[in-house]
Amino acid sequence: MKELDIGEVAQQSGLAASTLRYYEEKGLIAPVGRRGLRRLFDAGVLERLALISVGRSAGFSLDEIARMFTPDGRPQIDRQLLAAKADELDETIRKLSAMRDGLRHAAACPAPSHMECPKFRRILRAATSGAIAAPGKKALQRKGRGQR
Amino acid sequence: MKELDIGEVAQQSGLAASTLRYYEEKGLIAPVGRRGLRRLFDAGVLERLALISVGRSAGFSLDEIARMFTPDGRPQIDRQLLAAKADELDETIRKLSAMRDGLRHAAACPAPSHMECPKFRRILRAATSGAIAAPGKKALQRKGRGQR
DNA sequence: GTGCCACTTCAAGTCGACTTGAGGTCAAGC
DNA sequence: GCTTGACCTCAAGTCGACTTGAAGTGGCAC
Repeated sequence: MKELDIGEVAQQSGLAASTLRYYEEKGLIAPVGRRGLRRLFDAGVLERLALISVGRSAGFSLDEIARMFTPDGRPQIDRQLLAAKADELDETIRKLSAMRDGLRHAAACPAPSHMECPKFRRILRAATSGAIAAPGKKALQRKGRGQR
Repeated sequence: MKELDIGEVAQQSGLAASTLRYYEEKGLIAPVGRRGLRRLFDAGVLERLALISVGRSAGFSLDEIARMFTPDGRPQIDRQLLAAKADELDETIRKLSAMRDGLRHAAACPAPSHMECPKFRRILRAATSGAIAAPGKKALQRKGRGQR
């Protein structure tokens, strides 16, 4: 497979080279080797970056993503963790869908205050069944920090 | 409607009182008044916090949320902004669904490396059609900062 | 063979979102 | 009347995720 210089990876992924080095430091990606000082990446790193990107927009921290997928590209042994993350995503998706519906409705509905519109309130309730606290990822972090 | 002390809001929302003060400072919420020094919140603030929470887990920054919904609870005049955010959410939801499918598959499929499993790769492609860069919210921020 | 420039390392800075701490206020219960 | 405890303000600290800057290195075009 073709070997890419960090600059090429940066260009093709749209990420800054510094970000790629940072990801390497965090154990999220790894160069296949070096040419002199310069890192050489396998083209497969682009898929991996895509995976990381989706994980990030799913609200997972870099550390969580690192835990889900080992640096060589194969997913973690811990199938339960993976399944748990999938469930987390289901919940996130449900809320996001409700939020999207709420936004679309808000963009269309002429009511002066949406908090008074029964339809909007119903959507909002759907979006927030369960706790209010917990901006997704933050929930876990907060718990973790709360312990210390 | 019942008026709540910051402690009650904190308890019922699960957010720290300091967070509520911070949100007020950012213009996301507003007390209906004060009893002495103490803030008094309308019970409706709980719904608003729910809305903020969902917005956060949708990957919107506090500033973006503030722009979407004015402090008195009515959504912004800018229907186009709202619709655009809804579209953003559609895209995010699509990716997240693919990621979830990928995770579930990874948890079930016995293949040694998922990057070699055609099903996983297909799912991943679905998750990442489009740019890699752009951990959701970050995409916009980066663009903004890149200009400076 | 030399100059350029994309790379390298490492430390420090930045940004958003909060949290923490110091020092102060005040209503209620003893 | 004095303590207690939940609130207040304001400044500073923290954390994750990067970015920036200084100083150095080395592959390649000329």
